[in-house]
Amino acid sequence: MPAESQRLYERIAQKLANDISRGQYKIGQRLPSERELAQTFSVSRPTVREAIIALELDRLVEVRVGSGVYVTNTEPPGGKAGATDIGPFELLEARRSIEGEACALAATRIDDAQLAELNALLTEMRTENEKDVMLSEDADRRFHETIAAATQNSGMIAAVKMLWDARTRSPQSRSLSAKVRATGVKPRIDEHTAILKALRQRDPEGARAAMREHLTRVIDALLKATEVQELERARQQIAEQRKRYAASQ
Amino acid sequence: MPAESQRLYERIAQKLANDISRGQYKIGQRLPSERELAQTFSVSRPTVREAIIALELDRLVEVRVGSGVYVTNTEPPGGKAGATDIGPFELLEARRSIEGEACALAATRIDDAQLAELNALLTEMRTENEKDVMLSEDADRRFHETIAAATQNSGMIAAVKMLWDARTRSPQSRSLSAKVRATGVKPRIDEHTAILKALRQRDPEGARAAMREHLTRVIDALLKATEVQELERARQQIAEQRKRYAASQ
DNA sequence: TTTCATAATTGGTAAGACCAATTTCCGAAT
DNA sequence: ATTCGGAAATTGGTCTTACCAATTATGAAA
Repeated sequence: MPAESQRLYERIAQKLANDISRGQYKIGQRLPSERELAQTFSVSRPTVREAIIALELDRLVEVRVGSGVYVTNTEPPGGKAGATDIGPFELLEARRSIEGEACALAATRIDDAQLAELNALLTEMRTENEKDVMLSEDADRRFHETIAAATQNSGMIAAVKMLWDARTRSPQSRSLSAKVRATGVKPRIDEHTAILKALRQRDPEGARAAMREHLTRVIDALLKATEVQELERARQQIAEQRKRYAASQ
Repeated sequence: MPAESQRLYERIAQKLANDISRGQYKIGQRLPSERELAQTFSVSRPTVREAIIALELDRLVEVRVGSGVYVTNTEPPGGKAGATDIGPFELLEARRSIEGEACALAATRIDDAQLAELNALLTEMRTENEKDVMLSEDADRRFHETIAAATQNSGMIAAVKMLWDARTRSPQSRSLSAKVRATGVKPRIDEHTAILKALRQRDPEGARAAMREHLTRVIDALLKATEVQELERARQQIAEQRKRYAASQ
C-alpha cells in the first residue's frame, strides 16, 4: 500500500492543513485530541503527533500541554512570502513610499561613519559610471541599503532589502533595467547627492522629499523607456502586417 | 527536569542540527540509525523520529526508507533570509512608516468592495473583542492586510505581510502582545474607524495621518505595558532582597 | 568473477502504557 | 446562593515493544 507514496504523517499534515485553510478549524480553536484524530484518520497516535509537529513547525498550530492543539494561522507563512514576482513599476512605487520613509527616519539617526560611506559610494558611482555599469549599479544598491541601515530599524532594513531582492529576482525588472541602460540612462549622481545633502543636514522632510523625487524620476525614465519600447514594438508589428499584406497580394 | 522546558524532540533536533553545522556529520553522510541515536541520547525512538522530522522540514536532512537519514545541508535555509527576529518596537515603528504610506496609496485606489470588507472586519473586531481575543486579533491583521491589498501594489503588500509574519514569528513580540492583552488593551476600534473614514473620503493625507496616529498609540500602549512590567519586576526583586535580608539576620 | 536469493539493517507504523500539565466539575465551607 | 478547593477526567509527552516494508549486505551457486 505505501508504494512510492509520501509518508503517512505528511498526508495527515496536509489533510489537517487543508481543513484549517478551508475554515473547518478557525483561528484560536482547538483541534480534536490526538487520540480522536488517530481514530478519525485510522492511523496511530505517533503518526498524528508527527503530523502535528509538522504543522507546528509551519506555525499553523500551537500545542499547549495538557490543554490541546490550537490553530494560530490559516496558512503557512512561507507560502509565497519571498517568491512573489513584483512588476517593475509596482516595485519602484513601493520603493518610493518605503525608502522615502526610511530616508526620513535615517536623517535623524545616521552617524558620521555612514555619511562618509554614502559619500564614498557616491564617488564610486561617479567614477564607475563610465566604464562599468554593473559596478555602478551595485554601488547604487549599497547606497540605498546603507540608508536603510542608518534607520537602525531591522524592519525597515528587511523591507528595503526584500524589494531590492525582488528586483534582482524578477526577470521583468532585469530585462527592463537592461533596456533602460541601453537608452543611456545612468544612476543619477545629482539626485543621490541631494539625498546625501539632506541627510547631512539631519533634515527628515528634506531627505524624504529628495528620495521620493529621485525615485519619481526613475519611474519617469522607465516610463519613457517603455514608451520607446512600445513604439518600437508597434513599428515592428506594422512592418509585419505590411509584409503579410504585401505577400498575400 | 520537565520544568517549563521545551519539548524533548526540539532539544534532540537542536543537538543534531548543532552537530551537523559543526561538521560532525558532513553533507551526504549518513546519520546513525534511529535506534542508535535513541540510545546515545537516552530517549525513545519516536522522539528521535520527531526530531528527524523537524530537521527534515528544515531541509537539513533527507530520509531514505530502508537506507537511512542523510545530511543535505549544513544550515537551515531560512537562516536569516526572512527569519530575522525583529524587536516589537522596531516592528511597530516600521509598520507606522510603511503602513502609513500604504494607507495613503490605498486611499486613492480602494474600491467599494474593499471598503465594505473593512467595515465588516470592524464590526467583527467590535463583537469578538469581548469573548475571543485571538479572533479579534486576526480581524485586526486582516484589516491591515486588506488596506495593503487596496494599494494594488504587490511590493507594498509583500512588505506589510512580511512585517506581520515577523510579528507572528518573533517570540519577543508574541509574549509582549500577550502581556499587553493581559493589561486589558484591546484592538482600538475608534482608531480603526478613523482610518476607514479617511479611506472612504479618498483622502490620502488623512488616511496616512490616521494610520500613523493609530500605530503611534499602539507604541505608546506597549511602552506603558513594558513600564508596568518593569515595575512589577523591580517590585518582586525588592521583595526578594528584603526576604533574604530578613532571613540572614 | 558474476549472479542472485537470502539475511540483516533501517526506516514506517501500530498499539498500549504511564506520566505530567491542564481543565472540569462537584462538594464543602462560607 | 456563592465561592473556594480538591479530586477526577482530559490531553499532550514520552517510553516500550512489536511487526512490516524497503534497502542493503552477504554469501553461496553458477
